[in-house]
Parts: sequence; C-alpha cells; structure tokens
Amino acid sequence: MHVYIEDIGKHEGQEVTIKGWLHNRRSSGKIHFLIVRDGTGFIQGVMSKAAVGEELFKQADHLSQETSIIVTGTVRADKRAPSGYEIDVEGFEIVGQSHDYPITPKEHGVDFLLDRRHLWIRTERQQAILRVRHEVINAIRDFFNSSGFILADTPIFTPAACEGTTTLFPTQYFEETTAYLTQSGQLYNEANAMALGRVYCFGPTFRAEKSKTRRHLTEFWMVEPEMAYASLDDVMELAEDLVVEVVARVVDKRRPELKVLERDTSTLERVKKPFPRISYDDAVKTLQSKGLPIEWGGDFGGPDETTLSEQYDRPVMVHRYPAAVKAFYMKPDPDRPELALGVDVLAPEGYGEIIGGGERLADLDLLLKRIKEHDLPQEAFEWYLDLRRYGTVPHGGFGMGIERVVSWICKLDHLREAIPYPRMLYRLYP
RNA sequence: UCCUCAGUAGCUCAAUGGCAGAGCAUCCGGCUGUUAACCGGAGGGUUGCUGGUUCGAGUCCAGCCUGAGGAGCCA
Repeated sequence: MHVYIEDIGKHEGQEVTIKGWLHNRRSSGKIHFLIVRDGTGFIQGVMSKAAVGEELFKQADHLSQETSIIVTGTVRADKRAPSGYEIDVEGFEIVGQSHDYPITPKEHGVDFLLDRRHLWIRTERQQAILRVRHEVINAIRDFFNSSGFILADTPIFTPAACEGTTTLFPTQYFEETTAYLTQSGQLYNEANAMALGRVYCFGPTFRAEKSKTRRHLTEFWMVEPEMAYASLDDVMELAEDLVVEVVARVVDKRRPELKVLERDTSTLERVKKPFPRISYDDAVKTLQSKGLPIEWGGDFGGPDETTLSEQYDRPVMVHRYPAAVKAFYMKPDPDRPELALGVDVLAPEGYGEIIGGGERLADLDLLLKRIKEHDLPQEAFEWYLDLRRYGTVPHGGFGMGIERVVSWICKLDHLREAIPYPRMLYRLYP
C-alpha cells in the first residue's frame, strides 16, 4: 500500500510502500540506513543484509543521493528516529538514477545554491520554508474570503506608471506599444472597491529598482485589500487583524516546519492585538532620543525601522508620514495637511516594513493638483480620476509583501529563500 | 548608480613572494544502530581573465569579469 511519509504514524506494524527519493545513505557493512524523502517528509529505512539477502543488499551499496526509489517495508516505532518511526526495508526499486548530485550533505555557498535553486528546494530546510509560505498564502486567502472581501485581480500588463516614483520593467506589447509590468494593483483595486465594496488582489509585482539588499526582490508577491467607505483607522485595524490571523495560523499548523527552521515561536506567539500605533512625529522623536541621525521630513532607513521595532514585542504601526515622502494618491491629514494618512506596519526582530498603505485621496481637485505636482501624465490617469468624478467616497487599503512576511515568520536572513525562484538584480536563472 | 569585501580541486576552505594542501563528494576496501556516521586507500588543479613588477607571483600592482553585503528606493 502506497503511503505518504507524513501519514506514516497511522501505519505502524503494516507493510507500506514509499515512493520518493534517496536523501542520504549511511552504511555499516551488514546494515544500510537509507534516508528517504517523498515531499511530505523524511524517514529512515533500515536494511539489514539478513533480511533482504546478498543481492539486493549489494545493489543498495551503490544507491546515490537523489536516486528516485520505491521502497517497501514495515513501519516500526523507534525512539531513536527524529520522527518517531522507521521502516524495516524489505525491498526497493530504482525509478531513476542520480549521478554526482551537486548538493552534498555539507556546506555550500549562496551563489552555488542559487544557481541550483531547482535542486536546493529538495532540502529539508527549503521545503519547510515553502510549506510555511503555502500556509501564509492560504491564511491570507481564508482571512479575506471569510470576511466579505471579493477577489478581483488587477492586470499585470499596465499602460503606465502607477506611482511614477519607482522604476518599471518595460516590455514589448505587440509591434508598437510598450507595456509595463505592474508594480502595484492599487489603482485598479480602488476602481474594484467602488464596484464591489471590499476587494483584494493577490499576485506578482515587479520593481525594476537596482536594489541589492536582503530585503528586495525584483519579482515578489503582494496581497492588496481595498475598502470603500474606509478611514485610516479602518485600514490599520484590518492590517492588524490580518497579521494576527496569518501568524496564528502558521504557528498552529506549521510547528514541525518552524522546528526544522529552529524558529523560536515564543516571539510569534506574542503577536496579538492590539499593535502599538505611533505617529511619525513620535517615531522621529524616539529615534532622535536613541541618537539616530534622522530629521523630521525624512523617510526611515533600515536601521531606523529596526530601532523602532525593537521597542515593542509585536508589530508596530507607524502612521501619518510627511506627505512629501509618500505617493501622490495619499489623503492629507485634515488637521495637518503636511501629513499623509498613511501607515506602515513594521515587523519585529528587525524585519522592517511588511505592510504599507493608508487612506486614499478622494477629492478630484486635490488629486488633479497632486498629479501635476508629481509631473505625471494626466491623460493616463483619466480612468482613475473618473472614480472621483462619479460618486467618490473615502476609501483605503494596503499592500502586504508575502516574502517579507514569510521571511520574518521563518526568521530567514534573506528574502531569496522565501520564494521558490527568486528574481534579483543579477539573478534570472534558473 | 555609489561604497566595502570576495573569487584556489565538484563543494567548503588553507597555503610568510620560494614543492598546490585539507575535509567533504566520487571510486576501491572495512564495519550490524548510523543521525552532515566512522576507519584505510586512490583519482581529481589554466589558483576568475588580461597585462605588469620580480631570479621566482595563488600571494604584490593595474585594468577587466563574476558574485556577495550595504546605501539609496521600496513590500
């Protein structure tokens, strides 16, 4: 009977078949230890010469790393096994050979591993990360789907800059036209919210910034909710609820994976409502009192974000930034027009910004003025301006970067491990 | 784009300007409880590239290539 390794505990004492790959092999003369993985887990198969006979035992002498094999044997509980179970191997069949597998059970450099990312993901650690990513994505979808949001995906080919500030990837669109890969679904999201009330989009996003840091990818995944009739406070509350739900779900369902990653879950278990909310003004004062060289009006750098988040045991929400450093579509604070009603959520443990968003500018005249100030081509935004012409309402939303969330939850030291095939400034392969 | 660092065996790394080395991987041999198993043996090199200094360069100098970390920008 074919079983998956993750279900092996249900089959103690039974003869089962595992279909997988040989992860590693150790041998001791008359006994082989075969570590087999099948995508759902790892298990040690114990093969003794006495049990399988001379011929099969000798064949197993030459089994190499990542050979695909089908193993049959009897499941046995064993305290020595990390998972609690082993298989006493009675037979095996080679499906595909594997010679000179490059990723050996020793240390490798990042460049070497990234060139072989298609094989690197076979390791226990990378599998654990990708399972956590899966759980994060599922938790996000469940959160929105069960709270009245409609999934309305926004286009990936776009005619012009969404924000104009960051660099876009141009791409040929048939003979004459240049299209750009989206850097945010937000503007379309606003239109969708005016149609459907509460919406979200969830897809890949592209930024042609020549960033070379552990916090950047050129292609990453982002979920962006948008709500009609919503204020900055509503947006902050939604962000808080989402993060709490996602973290709780991973801690609940992916504890074995977090253990593989040696993640201390106590810091994740502290991620509960309410998150501290601090104004940009107060954040700057705090940073200055800590001796950081920041002036009011400047955006936060990496060290600033780290210092701020270190003040708290859970994510912190920083709101009301200077309008000058934020996007043209942000609504100004009615009490202090030099501030924008925006919010960033900073993850703990130095992981920085995982969410950015706020209340949008709903007033037609002011929006026209901002487009001029930012030197954006008005004709490209006519459809967006229509949203203010035909029944404008206060509204807002945010974007959450999936890889940054996964990176934080797994406590990775680089975003590149949080996505199956990272795209970076100097990496487009495999 | 700027700053810093790195490039030596398939991999991870050593080598005062003076014989090119180790561990792992591979191959051969040994071992009935290994957990990155262990023990013995063997094969494996255009020291990123080009030029220069020197009796002699992996090592020093110049330029280039490739990569990493950081800055800016952002999720």
